[in-house]
Amino acid sequence: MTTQRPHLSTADARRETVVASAITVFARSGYASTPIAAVAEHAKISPAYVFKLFPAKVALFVAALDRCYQQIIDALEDGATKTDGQAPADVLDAMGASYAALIADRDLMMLQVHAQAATDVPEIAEAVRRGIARVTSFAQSRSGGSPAEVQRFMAFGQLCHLLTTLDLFGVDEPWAHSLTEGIRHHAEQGGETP
Amino acid sequence: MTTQRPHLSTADARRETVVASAITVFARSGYASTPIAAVAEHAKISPAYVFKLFPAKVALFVAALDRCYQQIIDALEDGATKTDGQAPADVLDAMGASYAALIADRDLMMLQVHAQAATDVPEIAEAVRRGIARVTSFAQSRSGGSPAEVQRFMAFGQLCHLLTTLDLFGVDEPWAHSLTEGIRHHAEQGGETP
DNA sequence: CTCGTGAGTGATTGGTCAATCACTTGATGG
DNA sequence: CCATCAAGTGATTGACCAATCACTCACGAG
Repeated sequence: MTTQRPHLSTADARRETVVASAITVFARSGYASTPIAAVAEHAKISPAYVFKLFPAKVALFVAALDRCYQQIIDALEDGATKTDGQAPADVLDAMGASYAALIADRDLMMLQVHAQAATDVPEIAEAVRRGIARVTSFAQSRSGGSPAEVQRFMAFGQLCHLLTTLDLFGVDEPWAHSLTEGIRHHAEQGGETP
Repeated sequence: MTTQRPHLSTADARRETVVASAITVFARSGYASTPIAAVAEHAKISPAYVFKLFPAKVALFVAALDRCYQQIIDALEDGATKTDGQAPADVLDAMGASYAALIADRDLMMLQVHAQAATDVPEIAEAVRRGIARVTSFAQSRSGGSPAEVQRFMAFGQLCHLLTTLDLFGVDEPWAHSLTEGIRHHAEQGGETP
């Protein structure tokens, strides 16, 4: 094993890798229809050990979701630093570009979609609210934009989720063009081929 | 064959009521975690009979989804007739008002959210694409709006879904106000209390 | 009456999955 | 050399669920 690492105990390090696996696997099939065994297999540990690292399935899902929103905020900050001092609309535009780049692999985005559909589980609803609150507050204070500008920013983010979920960027029909016109989109780089 | 009764054979009539139940019940807990037995119970028939009326669970879900999008288009048409001859932006605004009224009970909206999260089932993905295509095409041709106007219309529809899912209309915090500002919202009338 | 048919159900099957528990292994230190 | 503790697993339990099938019941036609 790769012991002798001081800061994280091996169990904490394992938790980190399991959360990373959870993001990938939950993003594919959602909360209810993803068995813990699928996450365990992806992380190359036994299902039983997942339950030693997390008290229940929902706790693992929430941990994955929290990290997801953290990565989003990091990406927004990234876009903002590139446009320091510019008008709010320009800062928000740069944030949008960073976000578009971030969700190129679809995992962070699909996890959000699945989380929003699983809000009948109280812990998940709470985590999504927390995440949206953080993202909205950050976008507003960091860009200095008006509420209406921030609202528009979030609305088009949601539209972007729909377009990606349905894979509409390649559809060559009038209605699809209306929806995708001007929306930034990074072509998905090929995923794992197991 | 059938007695020339009213319009529908009893089995077809049953199918209609089961689809209505399916909208309500699938809207609450989604595709994967809603057992057919829950729909059957709501429709007051046995689970076995549901499978005589529909070949598989996914077929019932798709039937519910199709009816959902049909009801949406009917509502949009309703808004449009009230603003005939006016500018596209006004027609779209009226459509938005009709839509806000339609989803007051949350079922039609939550069903869409759950469907968008269940797009890993090909039949469901196809049904959602079909529905979004119809709604977008209808909004564009009936209002005569530009692609950009229609895109904005759909984007704010998606934002509305997020707000309703998270129940943000009553949240008294700055970030929540930014998101809900100016979004029409009909207070949910009390549901069933069994 | 009785035959045929469509409506509707009970019971079962085969499978999946969250969660638990008893167990093994390996490293560390006295 | 042994005691201890963390890492990690196999096996099992108990519940749930999609789908199937054999069955009953009511009713109209001949």
